[in-house]
Amino acid sequence: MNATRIAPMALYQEVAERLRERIFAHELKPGAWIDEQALTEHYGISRTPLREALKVLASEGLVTLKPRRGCYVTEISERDLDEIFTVMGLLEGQCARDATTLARAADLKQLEKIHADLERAAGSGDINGFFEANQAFHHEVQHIADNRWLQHVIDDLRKVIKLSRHHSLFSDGRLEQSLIEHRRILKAMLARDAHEAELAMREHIASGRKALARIAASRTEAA
Amino acid sequence: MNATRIAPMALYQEVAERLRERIFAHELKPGAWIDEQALTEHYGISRTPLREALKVLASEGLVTLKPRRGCYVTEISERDLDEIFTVMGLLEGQCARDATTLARAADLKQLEKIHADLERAAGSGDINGFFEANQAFHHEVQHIADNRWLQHVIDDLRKVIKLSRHHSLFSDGRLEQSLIEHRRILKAMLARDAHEAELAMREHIASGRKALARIAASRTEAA
DNA sequence: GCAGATAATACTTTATCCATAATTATGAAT
DNA sequence: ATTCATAATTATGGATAAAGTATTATCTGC
Repeated sequence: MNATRIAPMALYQEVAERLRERIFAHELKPGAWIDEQALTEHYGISRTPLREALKVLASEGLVTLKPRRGCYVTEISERDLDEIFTVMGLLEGQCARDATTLARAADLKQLEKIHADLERAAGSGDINGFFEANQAFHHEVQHIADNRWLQHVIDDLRKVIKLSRHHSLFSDGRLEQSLIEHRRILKAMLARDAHEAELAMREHIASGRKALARIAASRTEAA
Repeated sequence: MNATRIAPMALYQEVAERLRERIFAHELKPGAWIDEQALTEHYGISRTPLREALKVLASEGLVTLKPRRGCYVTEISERDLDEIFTVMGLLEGQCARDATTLARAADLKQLEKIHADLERAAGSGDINGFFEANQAFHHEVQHIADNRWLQHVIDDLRKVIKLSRHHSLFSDGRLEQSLIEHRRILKAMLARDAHEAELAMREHIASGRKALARIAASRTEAA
């Protein structure tokens, strides 16, 4: 099946990763029941590694294990998003602050390079490219901040956020808005203004929450 | 064996909880290899639920699963503690801020009551009582802040912190110091000064980190 | 006609078994 | 005597099977 078994990763981890992707792609929809037997047949594995994978996903908050009732993809409420984005603002803000203090010249160069990609993608209306560059930018900031636990928590929360639809996140005027916010963050970091960088990042995250809320609102309207 | 099966919790959860306690009690020491077979015999269960429990503990960061090498209790470094306490300061600080804004009269009453327990325990040198009241205070603040995800992340991190020795945390002058810090937090909350409450909580957490570092230093010295 | 109880079915949960991989120990050769 | 290679043992990881529990549907009684 997958011949690229370079790294001898445990099967349950493979399965967990596959399921994560299917959940993020909304192939497995929030609230949907996960049919263990069907999945074992689909992947050609037994139920043991599948169930171990589900345990892992459960403690990541991606699925909910109801005793004797089975496994369901977690449904994420608007309130959950409010709460998570509050935490994310704090954490990514701290990342921006620390990164501003710790960044070496080469780090800032790299950040400018990624930002240039962002500008380019925005200019040509390349939504996917913008999405990629955006992710790269945030990831680079976290890398510079050099706090593994901070990063770990951020990664965990981002997984949960992914449960809500993120596809059309950069539609409408959001792409331009996001670009402006990124410019502000980068500018603050280049100026070594840690406080301003933290503030800018916090507002950027809050802005992302608002954009998501708008999408949710338009979706409920449409339905 | 355990007749108190009031709640029909899954066996792997029972086992996970038992193991958590043994890890926190340092009965299973950091870095130690976990002998699956010995544990199955000890608990009188089969390996399947035990393995599922270990997967859960692994994604909580309490144990580390090395492929084909087995399972080891996670060793937590001083750097890890620095990083985690940084995040904890942020999160608990936010809790204090939100709680200050959201607290109703009854909530503040309850907080004062818990603080009175803290004062009493400190006065009589009751370390255990102080520990309990301290936990209750922080928990109550989190409860008032009413942000489930914030609480969830804090709980997760606190588990990892528990991997390091926390027993003698309130020895020496730390108990009095902690009491003073708690007074400052409570005072700020009663005065509805959210900013000051956040600041006080952050410094309280940072102070906790320093105390832990002192213990670690004295331990290395002694060894 | 409606409600309650019982039975059946389906799915979770646990246990046992087998295979594979890794590590350690022993023996032989240089 | 030391090092390398091979073999054996032990533990992990995956599969299959059996058992128990919960839910739903149907039938009977009121």
